[in-house]
Amino acid sequence: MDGTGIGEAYVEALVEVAWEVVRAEGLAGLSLRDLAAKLGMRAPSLYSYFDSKHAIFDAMFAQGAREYLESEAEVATTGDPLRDLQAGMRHFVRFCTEDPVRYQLLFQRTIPGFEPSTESFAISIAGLDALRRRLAGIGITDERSVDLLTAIGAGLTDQQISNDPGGDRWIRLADDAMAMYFDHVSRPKRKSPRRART
Amino acid sequence: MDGTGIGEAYVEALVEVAWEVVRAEGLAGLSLRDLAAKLGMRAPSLYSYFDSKHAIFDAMFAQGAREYLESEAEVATTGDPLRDLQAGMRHFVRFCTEDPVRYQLLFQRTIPGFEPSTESFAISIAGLDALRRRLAGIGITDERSVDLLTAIGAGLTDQQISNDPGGDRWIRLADDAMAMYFDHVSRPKRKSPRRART
DNA sequence: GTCTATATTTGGATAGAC
DNA sequence: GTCTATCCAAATATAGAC
Repeated sequence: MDGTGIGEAYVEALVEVAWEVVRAEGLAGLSLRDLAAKLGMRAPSLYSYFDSKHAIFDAMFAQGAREYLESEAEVATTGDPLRDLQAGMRHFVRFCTEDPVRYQLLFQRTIPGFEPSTESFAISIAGLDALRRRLAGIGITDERSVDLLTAIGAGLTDQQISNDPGGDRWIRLADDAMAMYFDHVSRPKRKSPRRART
Repeated sequence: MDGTGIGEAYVEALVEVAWEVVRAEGLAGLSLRDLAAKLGMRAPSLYSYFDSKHAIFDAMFAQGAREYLESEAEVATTGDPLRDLQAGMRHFVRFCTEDPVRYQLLFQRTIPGFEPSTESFAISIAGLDALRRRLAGIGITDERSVDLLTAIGAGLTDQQISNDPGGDRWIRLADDAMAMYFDHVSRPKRKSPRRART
């Protein structure tokens, strides 16, 4: 709906300004008054573009998810599994830590009543699928291994943001962590509990 | 200050009720009106016990940090490094995931203007020190290895809370993750860049 | 589409009586 | 210590003129 060409361009600029506000004030600190002021208008005028504040968050979510999807496509693959894992992890952690608010909106549940619309959520799902496809290319397909990898990514990101914001204390560990991980997943599994045939 | 014996007991009960509220409404959802209502009183009466809303958060922080400190002391050590690592990680992830709001208050920065007082913060520092001491007992002392371990802990916790709340999809990976980690840190470091003598 | 004006809600905090 | 009454501020959202 509301598919007027000019309107869309303006909406995009508006969302960009919204990001500026939340980067300065925090996600929860976004107020329609502030946002409108930065746009040189009054709060009620925003309702010409969005039905509610949550609709703005939803547009931001969609934009962030699109950014992730695009950046994910840019990760080069060399064919060397370990190097590709390392590059992928460096990319992920850098993407998340370079904009902590975006990370918060995309990957954590921190805004009280907000949930992305199905359309916006679909974009983020596509991003996860892209990751999964890249891993499959490396030979990693089982759920546990994928889950372990996402945990490492989330952990490095989280510690970096929480305990060394703006620095690189945990980002530096990405290559090492992937070396550890790769050793683990490529090692023939020993000692695993006898698998019952299901 | 305010060291009246009876008052302290009541304050403790009050903080307990505050936890109930935030577990139901979220950290940001704590309102003095709600809290007072659950205590059978009116909002202004709370000011007899706390100077501000942040003071309540601070008391909650201190209580949570004390809980962590106590639970950390309960982790049994067998002398087997790997088993001890696994038990420690299981304990940490369970402690964090069993009460996500507590995790949020203690380990993440999510409340706008709140920062723990120096007294409360000291308690959480003591908890971190206890962890560090336990790791040293296993033979892990270098910063990078400790950082990697905390990242794994944070990552398992985060994914568990965000993507499988109430379940155990990532908790189940704790033992495996520690096996991976232990292999890594106990392996003689190869290929590490030539260390310059400092 | 934008404005002014306003409704509505909510929540932290204070004053002062009892 | 607890209450009522109130202040103050902030924020979303709506109504209706222009």
